[in-house]
Amino acid sequence: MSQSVKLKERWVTGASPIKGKVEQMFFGQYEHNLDAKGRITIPANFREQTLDGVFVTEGFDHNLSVYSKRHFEAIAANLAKTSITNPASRELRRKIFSNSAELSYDPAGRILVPARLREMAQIKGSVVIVGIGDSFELWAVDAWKEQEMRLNDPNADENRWQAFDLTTRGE
Amino acid sequence: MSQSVKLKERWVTGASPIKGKVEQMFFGQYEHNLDAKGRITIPANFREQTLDGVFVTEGFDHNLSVYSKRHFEAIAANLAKTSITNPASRELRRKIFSNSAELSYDPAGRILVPARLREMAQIKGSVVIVGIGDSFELWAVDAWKEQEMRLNDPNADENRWQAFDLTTRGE
DNA sequence: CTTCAATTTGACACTTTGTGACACTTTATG
DNA sequence: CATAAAGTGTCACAAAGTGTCAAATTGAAG
Repeated sequence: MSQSVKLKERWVTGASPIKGKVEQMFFGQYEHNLDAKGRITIPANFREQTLDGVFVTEGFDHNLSVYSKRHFEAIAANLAKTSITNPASRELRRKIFSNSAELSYDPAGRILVPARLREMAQIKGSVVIVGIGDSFELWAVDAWKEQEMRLNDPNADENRWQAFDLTTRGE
Repeated sequence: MSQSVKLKERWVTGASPIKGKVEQMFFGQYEHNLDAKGRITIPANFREQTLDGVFVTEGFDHNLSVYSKRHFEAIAANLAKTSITNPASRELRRKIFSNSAELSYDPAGRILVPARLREMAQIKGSVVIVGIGDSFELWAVDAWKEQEMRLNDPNADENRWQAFDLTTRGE
């Protein structure tokens, strides 16, 4: 691996907390193009919150989920504590780790998502990068359009979200 | 350009912990071909984390498990703690130690898994190398496909993994 | 609106990796 | 011993991955 120290200063040295912004919050959506080798430029403001790279895993809805290291390491540490003599533990490890990748940014702010994962999510040509709070997602353009339509469907059950308590005061 | 050492020097000199990446974590899956002599090229990023070679043992699910020295020693230590008056302990010891091998990489990054172990796991022609966090596994292509189907089976018991708490907050 | 800086993009050069082939060495066998 | 089988090292090629740079685009500020 190349020794990323002399690079473009800002994203390398800027290890400090983001001034005046909430820490690790991802908002908005961006459509970006893949280059000839399949690399994806991550939006600069997402990058600033994940300077030391990210974990990409298979998502639950035919997409890819992207987590900061801190987030994913906690999961991995918990898994590592379980015993390999337990069959369910072995299967869970396989499910989670075999479909993830640890990625870092190149000097131009791009990541190369493994071909297998891109194919899984049918991502090619361009990709939609969607902030969902503490992580973000990568979607094939078509799949995202479909998802958006579902979110905005006026005929859908009005009450589908009622179970979630989203009061604005903390507890 | 001090970093781009050639493969030869890398495995000879031992070298430093992988910078900027989580230590000893194996992710993703790769299908590789065996050569005429049965040697398997291990993915470069796996190799970098096991420069001083690996232990291969019979897995629990008709596959082969591959551990770094450090990890294998930890397993051995745990086993040593169990009482030899316990028949299951004795059998587990036999299962693990009688079917393992300590292997090192050749200058091209390949290992030669003993024929007996390859046959045990029905590995021939090509092999799937599966990262499962702190170790990785070798699977016959067919066996892995079957395992993957089981992992993704929506009809399987939903609760099979519920025992594992993977919350992301530390304790 | 215009200007300026930051960001994304595409193109290209370069490096690394996996593979297959082949030659050579070591080990086992009669 | 001769011979076969198993194991090991080396090379060259194609494919995959990575770094760099300049043009194009975007977005913010005046």
